[in-house]
Amino acid sequence: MSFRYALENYIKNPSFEKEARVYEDDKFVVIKDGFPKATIHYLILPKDLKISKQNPLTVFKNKELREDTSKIISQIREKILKRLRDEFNIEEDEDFIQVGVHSVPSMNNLHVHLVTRDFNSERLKHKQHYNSFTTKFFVNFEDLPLRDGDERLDADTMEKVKKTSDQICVYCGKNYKNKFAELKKHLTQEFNDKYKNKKRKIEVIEID
Amino acid sequence: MSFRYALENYIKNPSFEKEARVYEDDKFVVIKDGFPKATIHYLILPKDLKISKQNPLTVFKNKELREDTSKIISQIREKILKRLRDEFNIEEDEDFIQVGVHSVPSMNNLHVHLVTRDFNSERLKHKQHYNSFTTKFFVNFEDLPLRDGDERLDADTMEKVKKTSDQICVYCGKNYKNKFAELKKHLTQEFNDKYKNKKRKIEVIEID
DNA sequence: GAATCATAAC
DNA sequence: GAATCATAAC
Repeated sequence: MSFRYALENYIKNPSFEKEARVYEDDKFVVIKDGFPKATIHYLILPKDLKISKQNPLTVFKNKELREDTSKIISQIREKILKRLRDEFNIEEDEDFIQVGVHSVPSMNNLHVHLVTRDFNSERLKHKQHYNSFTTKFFVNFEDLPLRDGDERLDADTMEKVKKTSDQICVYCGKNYKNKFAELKKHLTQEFNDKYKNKKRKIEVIEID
Repeated sequence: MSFRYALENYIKNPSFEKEARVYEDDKFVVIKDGFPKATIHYLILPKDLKISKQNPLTVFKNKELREDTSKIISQIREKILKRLRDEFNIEEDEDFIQVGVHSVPSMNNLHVHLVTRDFNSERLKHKQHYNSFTTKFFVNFEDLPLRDGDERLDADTMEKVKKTSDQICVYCGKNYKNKFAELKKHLTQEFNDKYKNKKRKIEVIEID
């Protein structure tokens, strides 16, 4: 089996990677992305294999699926906001969570990304990672299903967008062109300025 | 001027990058490496340009230089141990600080590395970084000057060592072969187990 | 030295 | 998707 079906394990095998699962019901499983590209990065996987193998850009023509997924998204958004507050001391609203699909997914099982818009993660390692979430390569859930003729249905065009688009800082809009290393440093700075530098830390040495 | 002479600025221009300088006298300047490969990573630069352009493997035949450098090393070691304690809450002894030169330096101005043996740094990004400090590519200061016929004088051999040696964990000796990503994850784990997980942290939100 | 890009093999 | 390796251009 190709790496392209790695997500199928979560659907087929209820005991596979239980620690990665953050929500589950009869129709969906929600997991932590194994290589999170931001502070919080989840994937919603519909369990129905007939649905799972379809194209994410058109499968949401299925109204029941679309509505069920919408409900899951709402629930998971709340979960994320809570975890941001409790675990990361980050107070944000729903808009901070970006929801949608990659126009050209590498993984073949249908998965909807929920990702916080900080892009502060050591797993974010190159331009294509960044651009896959910050250009039109990323298709917002509200835009689904795409209509016939939508340019985002053209995989070659979208791949090119991901590969060749300039890198724009999501915090301040500055254009980092092809300078990923500089962008990366800047993202860390922006994140720390916004969240971390507001805190004062006290370290206490534990007595063994 | 090639990037190979980037360090020369520190020698020629007393006001260049003052923040990077951690020690300075008439004969030497010690700077923080711009891309530190461990918690603390300094470079000792002799200021004399006639010395600076010579081969690090043989230049320490000059007894005065060798003794002067030895004294600087002792002083800087103490500085590093203090900074480890005060700034990083790390209690270690002199052996924790590795001192020497690269057998094939990329930078042409003579520089002696002082690096802590944790190799916990986001700037450590690939096998050649790691191997340049953990194989015989790294020549300990006590071995200098090398004697005629020492294999480490052969640049091609040493480049090959750096490129092709297996990656061995400096903490536990485990062989990570060519798996840099795994080694990297493991180094973080080892570092945290050894230093960070001993501490209990309390975060206090600052009142604006 | 860093950094971008392309390319296998999984 | 990740990860290793090689290769320009600075």
